[in-house]
Amino acid sequence: MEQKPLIKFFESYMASESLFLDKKTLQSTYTPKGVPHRDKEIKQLAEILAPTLKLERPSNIFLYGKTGTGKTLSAKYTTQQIKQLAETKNLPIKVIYLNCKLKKIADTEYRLIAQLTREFGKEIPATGLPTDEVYKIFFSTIDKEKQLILLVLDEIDQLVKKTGDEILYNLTRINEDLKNSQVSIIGISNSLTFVSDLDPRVKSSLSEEELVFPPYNALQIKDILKARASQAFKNGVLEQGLLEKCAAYAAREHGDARRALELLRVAAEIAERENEKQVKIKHIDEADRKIEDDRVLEVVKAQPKQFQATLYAIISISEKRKGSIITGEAYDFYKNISIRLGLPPLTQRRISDIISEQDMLGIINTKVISKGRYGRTKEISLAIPSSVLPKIKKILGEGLDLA
DNA sequence: GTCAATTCACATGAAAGAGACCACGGTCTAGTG
DNA sequence: CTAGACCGTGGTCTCTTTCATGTGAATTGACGA
Repeated sequence: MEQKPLIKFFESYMASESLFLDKKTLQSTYTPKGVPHRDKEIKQLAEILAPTLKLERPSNIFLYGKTGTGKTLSAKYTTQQIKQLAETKNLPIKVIYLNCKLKKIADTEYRLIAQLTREFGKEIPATGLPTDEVYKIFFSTIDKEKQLILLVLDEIDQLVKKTGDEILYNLTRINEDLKNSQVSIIGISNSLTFVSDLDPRVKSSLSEEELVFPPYNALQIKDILKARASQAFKNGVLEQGLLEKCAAYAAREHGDARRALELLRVAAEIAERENEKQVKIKHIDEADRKIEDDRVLEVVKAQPKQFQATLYAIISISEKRKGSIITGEAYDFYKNISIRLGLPPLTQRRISDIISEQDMLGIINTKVISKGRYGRTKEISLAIPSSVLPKIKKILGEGLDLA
């Protein structure tokens, strides 16, 4: 590429005015000052947690609701307030927020406890110690001084799914062994059915109180968008009816406010790149597509080789002919590929799991069907829009070097 | 024609192994005074 | 004498393999009308 045009491009980029005033407010990491349309939930939460300020242990709480319904935000908001108040009054209250889904941080029993201990300023090796040893360290660390600990465990269902409910049992029981401190757990879960699968003992002690977060409706999402947009954008940058459209898109997907915000942000970015003075409705459509594409692309890129090879096999077959693919067929194809690549082929058992995992990631769709006399298998079809297929194939080709 | 038994091609579960990490304690080695 | 290098042991974690059991309906075959 010539260099001069590039400089010109940068110059014109700098000269062009940004549509954003403050982009941060649209990003998912941003914590707004209030949580609109969640007054009722926050009030309940506050009532339950209030005893904390008298240094009495509040009940354990369980928050449910789908993604983007403000669970995390409400919990963070409420606990922050408590923390602030505690600080000004010099109360020994500690709030710990942990997202159990974060890989390598809190997705196993060992790591969760280790991370908790770290929150109290004690270093714990990433691995190497027996789990009960870590428990002991954790115990002695928090019990050293008198304090009340509010433990917020986000996406707790992921944790339990991976490691079983033993941790929760231990954590809920922990108060019996502590002399000075007290721990109270706030569990947050996306899955509504989560609690019913728990061990009854855990269930009763963990969900002393429950709070359900219903999805936002389109009107509420619009409100939320409006509030954030006023901070994020300059005046008059948004086309009339844009927020409504954005809200409608998100409401269609079970009222996910996070998605609505992302949609708005990406749409604005697209508009900016196209040198538009305004974010238009067509940009929303484009953003919707882009988000989905990017998500798939990211997911695919992050997969280990064996996953990529499996996906490659499935894509190749689906290109060759119409109709759905069955496990055996995909496996045969996969085996060829992996041999060609010098990868040790995995067992069918494993590939079966890999296919299921990719189903969960939304890259492919599978359905277990029984073809009577001809057995029982998974029917596989691609969930990727055909527009991204070439890109994906390219990434897979690179990832597997050679194709 | 009807109905239960059969049978296929996997799904799904459980358990256990391999290999990468890691901490800890003991032993050995080389540098220092 | 001591700090650091270098084991061996025992632990976790992830990815797999092995072994076992489960399963839904097309097909089969016996049976009765």
